[in-house]
Amino acid sequence: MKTLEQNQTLTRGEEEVMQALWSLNEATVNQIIDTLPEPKPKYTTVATFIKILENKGFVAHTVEGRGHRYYPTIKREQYASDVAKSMLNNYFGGSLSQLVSFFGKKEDISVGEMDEILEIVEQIKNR
Amino acid sequence: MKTLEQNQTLTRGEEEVMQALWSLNEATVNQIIDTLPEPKPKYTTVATFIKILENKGFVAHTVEGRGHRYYPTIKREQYASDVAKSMLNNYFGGSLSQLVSFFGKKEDISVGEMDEILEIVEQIKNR
DNA sequence: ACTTTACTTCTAAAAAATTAGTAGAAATAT
DNA sequence: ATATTTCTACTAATTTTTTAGAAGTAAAGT
Repeated sequence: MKTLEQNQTLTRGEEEVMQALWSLNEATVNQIIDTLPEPKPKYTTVATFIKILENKGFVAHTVEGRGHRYYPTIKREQYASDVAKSMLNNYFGGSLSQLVSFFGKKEDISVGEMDEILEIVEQIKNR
Repeated sequence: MKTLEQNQTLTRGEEEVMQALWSLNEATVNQIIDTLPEPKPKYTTVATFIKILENKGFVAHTVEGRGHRYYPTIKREQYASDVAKSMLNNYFGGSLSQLVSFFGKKEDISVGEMDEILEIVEQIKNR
């Protein structure tokens, strides 16, 4: 029996407000709107997305004075992991090294960044 | 003045048939359907997606006997680059090293893979 | 106390994406 | 030569996603 299933994938719109909420940690609808780029969506539009996200189990809220304060119930990293994996699978044969190689070849990666990667990988290796 | 604009983003369905076409290099509609997982879409459904992709400038065709042979006009790598970048921006502060670090921490990365990354980065560094 | 304001919820319209039927054309078979 | 098959193009229905108005409610202001 399934409890608390929550393996949903977000639509573009849903993801956009989710991103805002992840950035803010917690926020009211208006605070979310403030962070969204022009053209700003209407209040009720964002409220609808929040509602959908609550139904999908990505968001919850506390009651705060006259309104609600919303917060993510799933960590950005958790969702990021899924997104990154599917991207890797679809475009880089599921291989992280292939992605690194790809960006390396395109010179889309700075020397500083490469040094960081070296350091990180070394660190992980002798752990 | 804009010529040949082609900076579109694909919907889920469009991307799925595009992936098939990238894998096949070139194909008829039926060959695409063959590679798609169950439940197979109807012939006309795939044909519609192909048409949309042609309009968006992602696909073209040659006439081959009774039918058409379709092929991508944009390289998978080219699109992959956009997808990967936006993913990096949205979830990893635009930083490849952050992504590597993330997967490293989760032990979602094998020692072999890490060695590969090391090698690749070294190679790129003294180039 | 009552009016105004600020918010959520409910409802639904509009737009976008997906799915597929039908018609027509061209190749193939009889 | 005609019938059958096989394919594309056109059209449209359905479903999903996005957008937002309207109603209802509780707090805040007067």
